[in-house]
Amino acid sequence: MSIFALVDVNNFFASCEKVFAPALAGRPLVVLSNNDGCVVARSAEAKALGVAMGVPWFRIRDLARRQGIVALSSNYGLYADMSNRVVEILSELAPQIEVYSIDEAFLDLSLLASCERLAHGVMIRQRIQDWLGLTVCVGIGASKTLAKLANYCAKKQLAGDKGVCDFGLFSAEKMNSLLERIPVGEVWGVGRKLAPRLEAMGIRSCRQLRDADAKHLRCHFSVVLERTVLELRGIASLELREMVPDKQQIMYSRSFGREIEDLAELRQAVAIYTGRAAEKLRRQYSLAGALMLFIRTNPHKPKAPQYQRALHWPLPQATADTRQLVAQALRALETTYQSGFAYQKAGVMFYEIVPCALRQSSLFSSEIDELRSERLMQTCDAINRRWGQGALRLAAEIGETGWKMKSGHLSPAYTRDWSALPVTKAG
DNA sequence: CTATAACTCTCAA
DNA sequence: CTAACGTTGAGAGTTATAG
Repeated sequence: MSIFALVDVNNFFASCEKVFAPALAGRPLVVLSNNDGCVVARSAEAKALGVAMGVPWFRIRDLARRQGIVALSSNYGLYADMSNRVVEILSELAPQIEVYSIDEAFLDLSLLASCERLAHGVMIRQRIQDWLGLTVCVGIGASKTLAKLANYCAKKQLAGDKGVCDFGLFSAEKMNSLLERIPVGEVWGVGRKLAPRLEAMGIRSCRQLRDADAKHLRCHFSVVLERTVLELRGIASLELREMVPDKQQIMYSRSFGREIEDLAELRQAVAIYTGRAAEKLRRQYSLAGALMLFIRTNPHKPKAPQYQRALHWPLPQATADTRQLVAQALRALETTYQSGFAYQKAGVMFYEIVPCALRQSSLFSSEIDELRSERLMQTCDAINRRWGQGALRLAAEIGETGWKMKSGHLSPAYTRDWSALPVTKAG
């Protein structure tokens, strides 16, 4: 039988910021989404003040000022570096690990005796605290869904101790009464649409979902929910996935810092976005066979004339060459663009993705050309890794970028730049 | 009518 | 002074379309 642990960093983005800014200790802190739009992370103090997840920043700005809430723009480079450090530590503490998201990982604890698991969880938590200054909670269960739920219990202090909760130690009665107290919407896979529908059927608690008729739910909902029910019963239906398969689609989209009406500016944005997406494509050694470009006005301004369109655009041949991809994306843009609208967002998605190794030579380009293109792109990527993103780029990407996303409260690159670290007096 | 493509919905972090 | 609201990806299920 498999045993899973879910390790999740508390208030991840906010906690990363606090590690490097001791002055923020004890203060309410929120981290904002791209473009400083919404709250995407809150410190414990900010949660205590009632700041909701996902609330638009402008709506709470005044309240924040009155309460002394600190707001920071998201610093994804910092969070990615800290995440990698967490993964490094966890990799030493389990034979198999699935990195589920930037702040969460599943671990395989099947090889531990049942009496050792809780202590192992405590050790994991202690080590990450000591080595990184981040606090994690650990949930342990016989399926990924149960491990998730145990983690929730640890975090909410509904069960377990010191941030670690092992369902394997609980009697059937204790599990029953615990699951009865947890709303069905807290179950992994039950979101804001499913929860009300389940409640309408009388399924309000985790226990009721666990004990419901799985086949019946499959008919009314989906095979996914049926699996969830099995998982809640401790029948592992989802495996640990160590190897992450290549992405089947690669997307880069951003809201602009201000609205754009001008085609020239839109062209520049699309060129840059396509370049970023192409870097991701090459990072997994793939080629794209088609792209999708979308542009749209601001739906939050219903009085303004609205326009949004997504255009699917097959490529003449699968490629990862930024020059070709940008050229095609710009052609798609010309087709999509309508003047007279204030555009708020654009995005580029690559799909029909295949590994480089499967490259099909086309009638119109020789193998030599393709190898040249590949070498050139690799060189560009290497230069940009060494000298920073954008050191080398296409002419189409250059120009005034007054439209770039807002990031007005960005913290320093603590993990990349020695001089960014706070100085403490020696002695 | 079937197989596939295209699109929609849901979820998650 | 005003207006101001994220991104990326997967998978299942449904509908449209081609042959």
